Amino acid sequence: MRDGERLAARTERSATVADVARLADVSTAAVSFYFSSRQEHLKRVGPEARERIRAAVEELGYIQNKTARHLRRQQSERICIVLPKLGIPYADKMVHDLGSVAAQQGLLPIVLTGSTIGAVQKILGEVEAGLADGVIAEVGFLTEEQVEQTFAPFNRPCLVIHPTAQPRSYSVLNSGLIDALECAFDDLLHKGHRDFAYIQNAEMQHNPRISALKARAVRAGLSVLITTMVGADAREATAGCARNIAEMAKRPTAVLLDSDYTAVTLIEEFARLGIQVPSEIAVVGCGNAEEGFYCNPRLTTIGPEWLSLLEAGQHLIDSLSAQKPLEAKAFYTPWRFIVRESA
DNA sequence: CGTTCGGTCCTCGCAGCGAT
DNA sequence: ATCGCTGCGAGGACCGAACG
Repeated sequence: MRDGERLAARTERSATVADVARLADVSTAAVSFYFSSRQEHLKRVGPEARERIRAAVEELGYIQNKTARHLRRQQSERICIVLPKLGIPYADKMVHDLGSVAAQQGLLPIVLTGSTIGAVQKILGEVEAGLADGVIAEVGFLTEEQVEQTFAPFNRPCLVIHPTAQPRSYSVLNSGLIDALECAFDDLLHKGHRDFAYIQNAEMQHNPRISALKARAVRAGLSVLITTMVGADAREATAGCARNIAEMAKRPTAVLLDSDYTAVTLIEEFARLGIQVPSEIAVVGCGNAEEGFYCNPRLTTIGPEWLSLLEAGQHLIDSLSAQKPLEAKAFYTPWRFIVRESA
């Protein structure tokens, strides 16, 4: 490129730190320190230099080039949150709360969905290629073996949210969902229920909750009817499940679900079909229901101690911002069993 | 193989100030 | 006058990819 062309190209491009430094009559390092979030850097710029830099930035309309910053720092300053699906309260709350924790440390959360092992592996590949510095992945649909196969070779700080997986090079957050479901099952059994149904999303290839429930039922000499939700519109699919259950000759007296959101839809559809909850059928939804999240008095719901998620997320984010290797830990989310009304 | 892009950060050196 | 400390800025290496 000849000098004239280079000059022309430079006049078209946006201002750089060198332009700001020239105009403010300071070094590029001073401008860099001025924009640094670290106090030990910031304090190296005197008040007069700061004012000149501020004025130069304003005059040139300078905006930091994040690509160059990430290139030099070898950090993207992004954290990737991987969820099976979006648009459900559990996912939305997780994104909101983890996003807040990340933002406090100057990390930008990016959210991607992956509900198959292939999709998750593709995302991890993108992260290793520089998409993000670390990952928080909700992968309850994978087996323990698949979790290890997928995340053990992954060389970035990672938190895996899974009911039973063990920490390896990555941290894990074991949700107490299975324990809570067993607790709910035992409670319903104690109240005299003998015919159970469990509603699961048909998209799930592997659901350890079903194995746990079946084992519990076998021990009690019972069986659990599994009904599946099919279709992109979960609300309509749940309503379809309610209609199927309503039409059964020998209807279950208790229905267990993973999601409190789905449970509310199920209860509404039962009401439309003239089936009373909980006098005719008990509905137990497991989700992130806080007290009053869904104030439906007919719903017996189980909710997690959300703080465990935030603690696990904070642990990962702290290691990212300190640029230290992750000290892999195991976290546990105990799920509360909140009985709003005796079923 | 060398250069370029833009921002970061380490090293080095200078200026200023107080103590001796 | 000299020494030592502190604050501060300049210089340059460095990062990965593209391109000549």
